[in-house]
Amino acid sequence: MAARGAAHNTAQAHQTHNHRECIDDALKRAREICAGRGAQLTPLREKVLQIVWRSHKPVGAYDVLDELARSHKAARPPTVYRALDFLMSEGLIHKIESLNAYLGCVEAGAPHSGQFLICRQCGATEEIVDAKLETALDQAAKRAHFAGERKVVEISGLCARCAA
Amino acid sequence: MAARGAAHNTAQAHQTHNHRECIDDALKRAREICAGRGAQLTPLREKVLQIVWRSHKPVGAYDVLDELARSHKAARPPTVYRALDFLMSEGLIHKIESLNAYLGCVEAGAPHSGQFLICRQCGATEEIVDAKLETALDQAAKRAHFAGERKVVEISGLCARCAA
DNA sequence: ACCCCGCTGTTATGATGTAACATTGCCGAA
DNA sequence: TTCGGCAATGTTACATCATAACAGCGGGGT
Repeated sequence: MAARGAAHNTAQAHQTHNHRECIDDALKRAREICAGRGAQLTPLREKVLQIVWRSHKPVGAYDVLDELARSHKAARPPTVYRALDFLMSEGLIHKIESLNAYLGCVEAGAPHSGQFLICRQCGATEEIVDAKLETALDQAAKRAHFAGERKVVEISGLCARCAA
Repeated sequence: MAARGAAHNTAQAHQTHNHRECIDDALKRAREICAGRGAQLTPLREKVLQIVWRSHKPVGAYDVLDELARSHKAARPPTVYRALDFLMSEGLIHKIESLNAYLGCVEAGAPHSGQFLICRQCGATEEIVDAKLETALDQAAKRAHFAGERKVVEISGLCARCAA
């Protein structure tokens, strides 16, 4: 994995960290990943990725559109959805199904479905990578003789800060 | 739990079982549950529940609407969404977030979030109740100091029949 | 008789997502 | 150099999913 700052890219840190660095890290990593694959991270796609990364909260496609339109007047829904589809296919963002919204991926590059903790109070959403949970999902599917492919795991509740 | 036929109410069985009995069981159980709670399972709501139970595939709200309108010309979107909201609040159906569709609950009465195996080929969706997976979800949230409430678990892939 | 309240009716609109075809710009082959 | 192909983007229109807001109706209690 490319070098990156230690505490960045985690939702827990979102109150305290330097978020500009956090975004910059994500964009830099995205460029590296795409360059290594020959995938075209165009200015438009990179701009959409940057908008998604503006916070650690899932962002709706039309919110992305509104923001994008400030600098790109031609933006229309297909513009945004195409960019989001590209970013998802490259594993740079995830869709949060229970919110119909999109979130930057903290493990970009490695294909995975993602596991999310969504605070219903502040909206901050943390992507976790929990090997035991992953195993439990695989085992559960296996017990049911089901060939699992994509896994949606979204736990909503209260983050530590909001619960306090 | 009320007495009910052994192989009913499972998606695996959906190719072979007597689905009329399956629906009847679900409706009977729903009536019992609502009666026991003083919840009003009106004819309209029961009809919607019956429509959702017509198959073991998640059904969209507008598909419910189309079907409902055959016997109930006044049906409009709010009619359906209100009934679906009621049925969800009573734990009689689940929403499948990744499909924006609704499915009869096989463990009606006990409040739970549900874990689903969704076949991308045939659409059949099985609700599983996997204690180990449940534990793994709780543990994962706990490790992240997150107070989990609602859990969305939807694994899509191929059911045993379609994989063969 | 009257009110309250839950359920349903009704109209309109908001929010999310996609189909289909046009245009642009680059790059390689002839 | 010109042309043809192809990926990305532009553009118009529409499909799909969901809810706001207010009206009407009917049963149960006082």
